Amino acid sequence: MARRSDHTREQIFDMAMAAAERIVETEGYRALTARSVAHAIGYSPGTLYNLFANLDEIVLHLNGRTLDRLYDRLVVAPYVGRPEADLLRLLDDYLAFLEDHPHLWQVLFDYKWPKDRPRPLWYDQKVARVLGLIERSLTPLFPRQDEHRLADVARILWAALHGICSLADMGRLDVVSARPARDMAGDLVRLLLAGLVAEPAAVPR
Amino acid sequence: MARRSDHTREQIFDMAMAAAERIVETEGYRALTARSVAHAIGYSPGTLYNLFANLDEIVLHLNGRTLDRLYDRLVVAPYVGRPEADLLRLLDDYLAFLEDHPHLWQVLFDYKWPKDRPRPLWYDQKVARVLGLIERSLTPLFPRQDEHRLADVARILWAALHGICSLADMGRLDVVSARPARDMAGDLVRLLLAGLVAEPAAVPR
DNA sequence: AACTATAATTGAACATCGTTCAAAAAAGCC
DNA sequence: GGCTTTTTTGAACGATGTTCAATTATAGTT
Repeated sequence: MARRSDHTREQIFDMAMAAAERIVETEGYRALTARSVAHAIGYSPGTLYNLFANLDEIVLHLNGRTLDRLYDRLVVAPYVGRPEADLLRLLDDYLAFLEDHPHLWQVLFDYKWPKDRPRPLWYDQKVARVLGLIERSLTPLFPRQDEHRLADVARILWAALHGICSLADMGRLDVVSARPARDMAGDLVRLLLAGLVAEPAAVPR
Repeated sequence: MARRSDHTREQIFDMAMAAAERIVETEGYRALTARSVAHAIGYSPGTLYNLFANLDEIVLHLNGRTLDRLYDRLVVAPYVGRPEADLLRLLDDYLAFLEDHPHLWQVLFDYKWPKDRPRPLWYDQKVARVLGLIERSLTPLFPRQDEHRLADVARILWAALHGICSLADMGRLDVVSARPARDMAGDLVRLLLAGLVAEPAAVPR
């Protein structure tokens, strides 16, 4: 057919993103198809390919929005300056987000960006912003000049927590009697902090 | 066409598994399709559905084999009874396995078994067997009657390590300057052990 | 106002996927 | 040899992501 002046490029982009989000949240990741998004916004599949190179890019932008939502949720908690309290608070909010938007979270971490193409900078920046909250909580434990070590520990903690949430989500933690992921994650935080305080040289660098 | 007496049911099963393994290892997970497996063993796609309910089941059995391979690799290392040494040794062998069979490892952890249907018992037992190696390494740190806590810590450690390997595999750990996953995982083990020793009550239960 | 050039939109088409199932044929049995 | 049983097939179905010639509304020009 032809050009329609119903919406601008940006409007269609936003509509597509909103539709993708709604589809994932309500019907799960598998329901997110080029055709389903196109149908939801009243355009044809081909139109999407004027705005996105492919479905991967739609998911990438969706995950970007999810990271923003997550950050917004995590940043409201007051920073009290006590690592254990701050981290457990972060953990609580993180798990709450995970419960509120399980499907969005799944796409965020399960979706594999093709290895050959590099992630765009703006995406890594959104990740770094969330990571920064963990770093801030850990700051009191490190001398000022140890930013590198601080960043490393933050990433270790982040990855470790992700592992617990990920395996719990897949139902793989309940091999033989299970404890809630919440408890395990809390234990992990406490253990790591205890380890940090007890043996500061455990992370040499 | 018709029945061929070329192979028994079991033989076809084994051939299919071997083919699936070869395909995943050489061409990656995406190349594992019903048609590719069928073609590799010289049968038609339909034949596979006499042996497996669906592709999920093929992947499940493939993962079972991978767990066996992993266990065989991890179990050969001598158990010396010093948790840090034993765990770091396990970690080393685990990472070596991961480097040798990256695609098999990806399928093992990325593949989502449908949530509605329960995993078969034999599969969980294979997982528990690997987990048992971590438990054994941790044993000296816990009094005899604390098996539950031992099991919990082992699962925490396992999940945390998985998180690091998983994010590293996806290239998501290198947000801002990166360290090798190997180093981060080693740090995690040391930190957790230090935390365990320093604060045994950190995991109340 | 008419005409042209530009750009957006379409939807059929292609190759692929998992899965099904009526038909076909080989093996076992009497 | 004929009959039954069981295995195997491959075409068929409904999906998927992606492409692209064709179509048509808009913008610009005369």
